[in-house]
Amino acid sequence: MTDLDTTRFRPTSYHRGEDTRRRILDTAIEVFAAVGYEAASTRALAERAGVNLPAIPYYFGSKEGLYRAAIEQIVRGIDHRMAPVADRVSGALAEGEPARKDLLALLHEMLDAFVALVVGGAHLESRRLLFARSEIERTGALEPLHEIGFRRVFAPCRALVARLLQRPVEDDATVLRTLAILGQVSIFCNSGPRRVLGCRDFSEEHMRAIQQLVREQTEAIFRVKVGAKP
Amino acid sequence: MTDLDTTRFRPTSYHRGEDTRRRILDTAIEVFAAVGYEAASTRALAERAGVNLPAIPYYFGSKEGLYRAAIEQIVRGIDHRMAPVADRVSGALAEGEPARKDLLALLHEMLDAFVALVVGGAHLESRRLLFARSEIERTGALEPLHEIGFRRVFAPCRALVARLLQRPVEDDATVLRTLAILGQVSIFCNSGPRRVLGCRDFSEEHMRAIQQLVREQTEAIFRVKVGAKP
DNA sequence: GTCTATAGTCGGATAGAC
DNA sequence: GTCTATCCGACTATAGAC
Repeated sequence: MTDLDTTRFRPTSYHRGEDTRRRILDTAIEVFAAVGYEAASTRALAERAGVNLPAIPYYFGSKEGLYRAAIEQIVRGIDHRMAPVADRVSGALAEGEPARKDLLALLHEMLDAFVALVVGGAHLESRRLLFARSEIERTGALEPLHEIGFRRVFAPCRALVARLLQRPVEDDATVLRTLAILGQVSIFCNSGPRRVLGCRDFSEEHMRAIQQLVREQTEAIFRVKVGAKP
Repeated sequence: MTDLDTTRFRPTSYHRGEDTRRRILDTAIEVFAAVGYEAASTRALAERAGVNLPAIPYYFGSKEGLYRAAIEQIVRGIDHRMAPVADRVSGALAEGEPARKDLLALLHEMLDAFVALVVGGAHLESRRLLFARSEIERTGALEPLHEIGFRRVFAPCRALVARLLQRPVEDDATVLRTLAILGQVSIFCNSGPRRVLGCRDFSEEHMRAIQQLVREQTEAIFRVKVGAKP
């Protein structure tokens, strides 16, 4: 009846269950990102995770349930990584008129964090889900991923850009410029490593080179000369 | 036995055949781009095209054959659009030392054409195939699409950037800067219209705004001030 | 919670009449 | 070339023993 009873009778099976669940979820993120939703069969996924096939509907209800759980897991990771700097941005913008220099410093922080998220991170493959085009998309399962990208990356950047340009947030010039600045980064996940840089993953040096380049170009865009030649 | 015999007995069926083939191919580009390879069933595709199911293996051998044919069709379109300016670039670079101003003008031409290709064009959806992550990718079916992008877009741009920076073509600074400039454009196909600009497709005004912005930012990147404020 | 076995569905490809 | 009917394989989900 007490909490101790629960920890005495349930823990072994509970721990095994949690482990199975986690193994399925980790494998799912890997596999869905690699081949997409439809091409990922639950059979192959279960085998790769080292669990039985029926364990998937048992823990996640269905294949779609597993997909939604995988997306949620990724979203939590993104939120965890981007929340600190995003909160700092909204905090700074709330309190009156920050100096132009401080706005640019904050923008650089955001972009550094975004590059690190896109280029590195625990799940290198997970970012590819953002570009998924599949039937599952119509069920709205990818919505949390789009939402977190908007709330934690796009919206703070746009707010900073609007201030720097001294234009409204919803203004076309603001929106397009924000997209362009973020777009500098996004191409690296697709064409970048594989075909052009000649490698599948990014090294630490690649990441720092990209961060430096994004800083330089962003400064150039706002006509503020600071950075040195690469 | 004569050619007239052929035109008398075969043409109706021949024309019908070519028409069927074309209808399947057009629908395939649409559907594959919309939902991906695996999620696109040949049954639904045939129905949408208004043809019978066995017509697909009859004309294209298999579903994969249809996919490869669709990719080839798209590649021909890209080649057709990008070849003129790409050839002009390699021509100009072959003949000695063009002025910096001419190099920038060529880069602007390339970028304008690229924006027009990505943003507009007959098959708005087809560009999404570039971001496909599916099992079919492992068969190499997307290779022609990557190849044409490299040969007709990335390589000419990189050559221009190398000259402008006075650095080797293979240099990391050259490669990263080229990617960043092209990345400005690429983001518009994904996040751009749907979530951020609040529309599914681009208008003519959107396209011109993006072209103008890309020009300005590219000029800023190379520290050459020309454009006016948007 | 985990397993084996299987049900039920849907996919691509084909046979054969017209 | 086009159609109807069908085969066969692969998939997800579930029933039921342990």
